[in-house]
Amino acid sequence: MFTLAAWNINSIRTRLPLLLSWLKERTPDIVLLQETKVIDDQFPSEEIENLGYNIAMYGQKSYNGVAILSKFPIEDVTQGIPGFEDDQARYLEAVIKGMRVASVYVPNGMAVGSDKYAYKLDFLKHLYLHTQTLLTYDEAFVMGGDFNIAPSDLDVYDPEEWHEKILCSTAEREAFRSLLYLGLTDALRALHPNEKELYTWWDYQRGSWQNNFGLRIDHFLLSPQAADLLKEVSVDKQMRDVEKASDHAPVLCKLEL
DNA sequence: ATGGTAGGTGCCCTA
Repeated sequence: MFTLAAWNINSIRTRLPLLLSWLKERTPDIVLLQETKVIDDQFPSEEIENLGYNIAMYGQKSYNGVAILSKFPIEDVTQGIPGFEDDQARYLEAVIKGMRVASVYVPNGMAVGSDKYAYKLDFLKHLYLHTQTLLTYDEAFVMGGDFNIAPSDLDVYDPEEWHEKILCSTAEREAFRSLLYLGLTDALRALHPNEKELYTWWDYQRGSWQNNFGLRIDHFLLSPQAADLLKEVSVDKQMRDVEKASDHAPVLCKLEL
């Protein structure tokens, strides 16, 4: 069994002790991180390498930043979505054990109709175009991370409150669905089709964790060749319950490799 | 209608 994880860690420097203990406990083979919030020179590589991981990173100052940790050699690293001019570090792709993996941090979008919302939709359009190209390779491909989209009302604790709000608007959901229509499988939903309260993010505000005010916005999307290998997928909710938790819980995805 | 919390930065921005 081969375990992948996707986790918006919300600052890898603040969360480093938690990350290290979690890596020791869960021993994932590959970890796709988002919101590392650190430039590459200041990435805490040594502590992570000491646990047997190789690292690919694409960071920037203060915001965003993505990384891939892997127990196996990392090849063919691509920073940014090919063909998309972007000054924000939100996409990192590599090949590990013959499987293509990507760590994705889709823009939040702030509010429907804002400039940031337009940027989010533009990012998603280019993610779509690039995914279309990748799928012509007919290989196992896994894209995981923080998509900042709750695909359906089942993924939202209070659909009425969130109706047409950011993370839930029709245009965002359509963009997400277009990715699936290309042939990708939403791993969590595929194995838990009707499960309620299957959330990955709880706001720091309003006691959202304590009240279970959650949304499912972190996803694993699998190419057909990867979906054929899918065995288990779960949300590591324990990590949202600890001291100094990220506002996102990791998603764990097990493949028969 | 507003504010609540968290992280990084530098006298606010992003989420």
